[in-house]
Amino acid sequence: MAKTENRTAIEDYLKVIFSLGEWQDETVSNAAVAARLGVSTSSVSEMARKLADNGLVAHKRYGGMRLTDEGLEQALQMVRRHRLVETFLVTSLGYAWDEVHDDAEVLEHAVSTLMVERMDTQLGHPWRDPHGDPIPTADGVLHQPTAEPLATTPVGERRFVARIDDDDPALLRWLAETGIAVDAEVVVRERKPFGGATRLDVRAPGAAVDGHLVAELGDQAVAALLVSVERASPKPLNAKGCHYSDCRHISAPRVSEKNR
Amino acid sequence: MAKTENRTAIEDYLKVIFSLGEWQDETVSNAAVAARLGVSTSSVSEMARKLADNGLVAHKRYGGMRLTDEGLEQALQMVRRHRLVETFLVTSLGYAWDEVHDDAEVLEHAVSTLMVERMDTQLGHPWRDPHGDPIPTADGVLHQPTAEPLATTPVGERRFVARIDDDDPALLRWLAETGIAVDAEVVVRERKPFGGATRLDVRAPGAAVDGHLVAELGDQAVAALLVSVERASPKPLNAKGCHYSDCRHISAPRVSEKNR
DNA sequence: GATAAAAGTTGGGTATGCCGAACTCTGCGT
DNA sequence: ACGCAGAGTTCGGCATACCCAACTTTTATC
Repeated sequence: MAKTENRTAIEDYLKVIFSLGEWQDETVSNAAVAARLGVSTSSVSEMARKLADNGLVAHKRYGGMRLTDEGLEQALQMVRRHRLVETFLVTSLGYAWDEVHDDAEVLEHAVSTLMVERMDTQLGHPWRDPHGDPIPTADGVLHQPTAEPLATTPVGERRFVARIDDDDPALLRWLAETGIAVDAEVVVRERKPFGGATRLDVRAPGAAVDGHLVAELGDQAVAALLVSVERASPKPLNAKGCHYSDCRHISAPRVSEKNR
Repeated sequence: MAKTENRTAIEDYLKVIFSLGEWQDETVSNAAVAARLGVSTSSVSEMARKLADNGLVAHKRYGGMRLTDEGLEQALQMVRRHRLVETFLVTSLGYAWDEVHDDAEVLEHAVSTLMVERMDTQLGHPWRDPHGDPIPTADGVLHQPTAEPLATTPVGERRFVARIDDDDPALLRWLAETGIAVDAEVVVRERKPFGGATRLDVRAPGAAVDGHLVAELGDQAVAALLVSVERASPKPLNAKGCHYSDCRHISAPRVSEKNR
């Protein structure tokens, strides 16, 4: 025997390396991975060796590590699992959007490929999760729309909320109260200096043209929002399946994979 | 730290001890647990000590072990999780009944209490899973209908399929092909001696009065079937919520529980 | 270019959960 | 009532995945 739950740890490392590595290219530091996972750097060193042995990362001593094609492919599958699970919990099981993250974090390691594909089918192949994060396709292609932080959006310009960081449930509840959701239209009206509040007009996705609210957001809330000049298209814009015209594609060069 | 995934192992032991102990009372042997879990008896000894330390089983050296009230309560919760997950996979995600067991085995350790209750609600509080096994209620009460093995049913008497062992997916597919399902009406017509085939009339749950098929089942298939004289009532028969008039109730004496 | 701070690695140690081998207890059969 | 087979336990080991503390390498600064 001797095959305990080793998968969970590896999967968590892959996810973190993927997200820290600017989605694929960059070398990520040991320390960054340790901080994100809440483990010590010595644990990361050990795991780096193990991942390298398994061909999932390239790792040179005292340098950082970078996902290999195989590691990237598996990381994209994990992202797909996580985001599909979140979408499923909200759409099919009536979770509020601030309740899904922790459950998804556990379930992503437990759902089979069959279940992932059944959820995907039942949800009608969603392209993004409840927080606006794009869902990689079954063959591992991620459409990454270009979006800017709300923090740097010029005053007076119209933007659409593209993605909302889902780490803090309390923040999500607060944002929901202020009317901010994915696809909401926002215009920054005023920025108070030195970390002061940001005042903005908010119009909910389906609201009337003149139906806007005024919200005052603190630093933490502003930092959680990514916005786009363009409104997300409900239908794909091109053959590649993008919902924004300005969009990167990330995918692992076909690795004939059979494991998992 | 030191908080790895210890829950899974404990939960698996509790489930096995529960099912081996004739649903609660009997002391189960170390060897039986080892055989069922596919581990060595030394592993069971160690775990028995740990479970006893945690107050989940009563264990006397060189004697077997028996679930405590707390252990029984947790075991019933695991049974609930497993069977609700199976029901959910079939009803809401389109699994075939032979596909659910393995996925449920993993998911039962990963679903949160919130998710269990959401599934339960969405399914309309089902009282049994796709294989006919009763689902304990949220407060840990299991209605265990009396059922007899098909192997000992007298020739010529009418019975209703109450439960079907779900361990072997191939067997389940075969049974489905022969028209056998939960609530199917069966009459044993002939038993060939020395482990020969059993021939029986089968009428599917919704079929016309004269719409019966003839099936020939081998030993293994016959052993997987539990039947009841009485047809399961679609609605509860009494205040206790039983769907059969002859039914045992199993529950842990209220233990004010907060963990998990 | 020396050197100290930062970043990464190694080594020794912990906890879980499993194993086989050796030892110990129980109880059955004579 | 004895003794032995079988069931149960203990012990030393293995693998994973962590930790801290000590050591090595890189880097950034003077």
